Amino acid sequence: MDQPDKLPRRERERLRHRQEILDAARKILAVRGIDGITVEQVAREAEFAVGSIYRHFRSKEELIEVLISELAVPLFEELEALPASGLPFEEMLAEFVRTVHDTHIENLPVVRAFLAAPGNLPAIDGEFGERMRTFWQRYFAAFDALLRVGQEAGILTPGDRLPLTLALAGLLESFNKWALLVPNSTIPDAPALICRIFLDGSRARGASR
Amino acid sequence: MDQPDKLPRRERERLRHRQEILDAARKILAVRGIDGITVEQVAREAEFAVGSIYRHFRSKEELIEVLISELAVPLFEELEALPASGLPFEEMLAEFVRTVHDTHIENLPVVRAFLAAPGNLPAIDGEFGERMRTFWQRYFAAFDALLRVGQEAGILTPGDRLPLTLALAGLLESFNKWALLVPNSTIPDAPALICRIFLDGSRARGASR
Amino acid sequence: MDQPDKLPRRERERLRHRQEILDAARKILAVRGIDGITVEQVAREAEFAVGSIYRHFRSKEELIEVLISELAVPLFEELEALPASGLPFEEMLAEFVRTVHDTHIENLPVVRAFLAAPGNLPAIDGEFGERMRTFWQRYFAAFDALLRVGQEAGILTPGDRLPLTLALAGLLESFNKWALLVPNSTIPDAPALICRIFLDGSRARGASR
Amino acid sequence: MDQPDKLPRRERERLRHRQEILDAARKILAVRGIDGITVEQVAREAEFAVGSIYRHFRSKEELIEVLISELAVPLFEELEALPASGLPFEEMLAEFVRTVHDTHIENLPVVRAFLAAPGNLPAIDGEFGERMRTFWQRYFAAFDALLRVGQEAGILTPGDRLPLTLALAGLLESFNKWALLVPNSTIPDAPALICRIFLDGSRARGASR
DNA sequence: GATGAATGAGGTTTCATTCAT
DNA sequence: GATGAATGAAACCTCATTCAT
Repeated sequence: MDQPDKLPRRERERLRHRQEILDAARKILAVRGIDGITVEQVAREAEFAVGSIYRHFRSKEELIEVLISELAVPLFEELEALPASGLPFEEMLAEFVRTVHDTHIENLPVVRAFLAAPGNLPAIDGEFGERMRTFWQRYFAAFDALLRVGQEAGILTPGDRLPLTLALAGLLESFNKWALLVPNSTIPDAPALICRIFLDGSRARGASR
Repeated sequence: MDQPDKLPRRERERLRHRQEILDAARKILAVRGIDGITVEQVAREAEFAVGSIYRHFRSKEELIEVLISELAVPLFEELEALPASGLPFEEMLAEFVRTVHDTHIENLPVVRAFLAAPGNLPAIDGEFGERMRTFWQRYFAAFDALLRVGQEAGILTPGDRLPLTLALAGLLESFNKWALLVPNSTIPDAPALICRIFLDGSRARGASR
Repeated sequence: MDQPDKLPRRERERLRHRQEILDAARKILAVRGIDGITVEQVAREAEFAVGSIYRHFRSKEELIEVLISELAVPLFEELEALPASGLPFEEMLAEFVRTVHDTHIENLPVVRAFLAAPGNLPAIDGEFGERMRTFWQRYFAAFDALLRVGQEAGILTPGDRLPLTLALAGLLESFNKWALLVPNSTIPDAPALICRIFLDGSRARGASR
Repeated sequence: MDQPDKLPRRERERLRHRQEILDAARKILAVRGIDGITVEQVAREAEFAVGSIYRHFRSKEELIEVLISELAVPLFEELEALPASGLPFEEMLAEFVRTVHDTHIENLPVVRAFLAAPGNLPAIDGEFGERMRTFWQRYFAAFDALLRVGQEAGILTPGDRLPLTLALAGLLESFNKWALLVPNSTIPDAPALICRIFLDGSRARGASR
């Protein structure tokens, strides 16, 4: 009874409000896209005053960063744990792809905000840009670590892992992003499909098929 | 004098100015990113007055649309001509991939503006969004037509072509976009690599390797 | 225990807190300048909550007024006592100048807040402006009373004392304010210098030098 | 007829509007003080739209800087020319004091904005603060150059000129600023009075009186 | 008394678009 | 056609003050 949430009432309320603001931002992001996120919109949606947003986030940029971070960090942690799991590589890959894919599906707008940026790099500078770059590198590094396992198991083409990384990332992104354009066209068991295409396309010569 | 430019002097001047504006916009896009394009910047770069931009383009949106269109339409035409070329599928694919890849490499900023949008779809409405959607569908359709040839030749997995389309498009996009993040990491002969990964990953069972 | 602090504990605490807030405000004023004083800054520095500031001061304006008042009132009282001290005028002047000068040196930020305002007079209205005007007049009056002694002693030019007041006040202010701009340029024994310049400049004709 | 203002109509209008904005700002400054200058106020007073202000001045800071600069630069030039004028020092001083005094009287609000700042120095940084510091140093330097002439003529105390500079600057500022507080008390021939006080107070020992 | 989250008016700045010349 | 000054809506952010706990 007295244990459940050690935090004092004030603190709990504060956190709840913070989450409400983030939820509102997510909603706007889904409905109006990244450029539709204005502090005023978020405030209206969250039913707070504009100034209140700034008691929780130092700037609009920080809010968006937190939005992405809340999604990305748990994902990264899950992905980074896989290589050490001892699973056979094929299962490891399947798990990896499934995890990324599910995250995409469930959070497409936020994921888009995360993935869309690298191409717009020149426009991003300052602390925010720096932090985003860190995210992308970590995302990348998770792919790299996975694929290294595949190489060491003799399943994937040895040598430079960058092409493999790009291939897998591209497949994952594409299956989500473009599918938006062709509604009603769900692709059955996309993760398995992605794994198969990737594996067959990247298998080391001589590796058993 | 002779036949090629039948247009009266006035008209030719007008077209030249229009191209100068578009060139200026491309330059800004490359240097400052999509958000760096302001009508005033474009005007300054093109050495025209702000108002003059509006003599050539009804709105900033239209200008950007034309920018994309000037890149995409010739590309589309080239891609759409391929299936009827009678080439063996593997060569046709190679040509397709090379064409898209080169366009990407040479016009990355504009290509980004074209490709980044679908995920932000909800944000785009009105005439502009409609026209962009048409572009994406045509882009898509070119892939589809190509891959149908591969299926008919018994080289690609039969059945739904959407997964194949997504795979190829994803590989192409990824090899360009993400490579930006890892400078100094040129991938030698990326088009050939993409073709190989795609083919091996999407080959019909029993098809000769 | 004994007599000095008759006040009950409650009241003493309250006063101590009030002083802590004022100290914090002084510190901010010194470090961040007058525009750097925000209620939140003061609260943070004083380690109180924002709302608590308002338990002690009706408004930010009142806080600043008290800040000035705490400095000015003891100064005024000291200055006002001088004319009745019976000292020879030259010593009286020296004491006056030294007192003002030391106050300036030790509390420059607050003094600036006090002295900067008259020129911005039009901007100041309401109760606060009224009280500030009272301060300036009292400051002025102290000069006037001092100089009257000098006139009555036949040392200073007789007649309108306003020019003398302005001269002395101007010398005092200038030696402090502008010295800020030329660091490393301490003026040795500034009070004596000010007295000498003022006296020589304002001496009654025929008065002994 | 065709000669009077070589500038094309457009340009003339532009300059006129710029001046109207500056006039409006001056008016606000006089009525509401330096903190009363908001871009919106200026725009309303000048009968322009807010955005229009920014076509003439990059920022509010620049506007204020121009306000000061328009006043100070001609003043500085006049003051800087005096030492080389060959006038006897007493006349040179009289001219100097009269010039500064008149400028003060005619532009008190702007002058206040210029003079009030040094004491608030900590708050001022960036390009704007830098430029202001340059102004103050130039103001200072003009005093210094004048007083050097007086020293070389054997009229002023030899040695460090800083105290002399401060004394003269202080007298000038004080006679203007504080006089505001005592309305209806015009000081007859203030410039002559300032000169006399300053000269008598700073005369070299043994110099003829 | 103390707390500190919430408020919202008000400030600066940007930029697509219009329109008189 | 070309010009470019003017527009004003809309964006981000700050901060003195209030009030429920």
